[in-house]
Amino acid sequence: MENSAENVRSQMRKGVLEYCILSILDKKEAYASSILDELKAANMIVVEGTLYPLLIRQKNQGLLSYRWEESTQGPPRKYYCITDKGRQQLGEMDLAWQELVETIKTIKQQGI
Amino acid sequence: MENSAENVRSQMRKGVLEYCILSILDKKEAYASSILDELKAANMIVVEGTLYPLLIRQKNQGLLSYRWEESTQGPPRKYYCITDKGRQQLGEMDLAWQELVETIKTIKQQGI
DNA sequence: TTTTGGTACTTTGTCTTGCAAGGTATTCAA
DNA sequence: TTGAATACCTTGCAAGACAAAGTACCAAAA
Repeated sequence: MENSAENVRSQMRKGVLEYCILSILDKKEAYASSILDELKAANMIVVEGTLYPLLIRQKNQGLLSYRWEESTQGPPRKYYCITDKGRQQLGEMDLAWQELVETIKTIKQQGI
Repeated sequence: MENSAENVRSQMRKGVLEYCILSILDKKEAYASSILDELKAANMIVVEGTLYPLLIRQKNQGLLSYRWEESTQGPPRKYYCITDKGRQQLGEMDLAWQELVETIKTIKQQGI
């Protein structure tokens, strides 16, 4: 089962997924399926079984809240929304991401 | 146990660690402790219990090879060295990393 | 010669998390 | 009332990061 290129990508996605979710919800509230669509549009492939538990975890940590909203197109949707605590966390993640990008640059250059 | 800022960083490190190791060994062979030092210098904190199993995994995948070398300063050192297969994998990781950086940019911008 | 401290490699157990697969529930149209 | 589309949730497994403890080698001090 060697799909090396995809494994490599899947591996790297780990750790930034939470960052992506908070970033998306910082722009506007959204429900799980629409978050999946936006991630897919940005080339970040995630499946339901990953996203739902993640949203629940972030909600339990107080980073997100949600409300139910009826839909004309099917079952009700759970709209998630970032909290103050979530925004604070997002700020830390922005910083951490920038630092990580710098770290990789440094490692790529050291000793040349 | 809330050390939120550190957790965030630790979380993001996952997934790029293998990339960092291959990048470091692509420049010159090295033994575990010296790899730890270089990672630390680049602000990428990793502990022994993480690095050693990772090196062994990459060696078992054929991405690395190693040789023992005596040291005047203590026990012999296991010098790791990247293989052709490792270099190929590193190429894929370079690409995956660039794509991930783009993905984050996209997510940060969508819908503004 | 024994002890101490530094260096280096390894292993064990725990916890988190990504994912495949399967399940539940609602709506609407055929 | 059956099927298709949309949504949400759960279970079980596997990978991997980490803390902590262990093994081993060497040299200098006691």
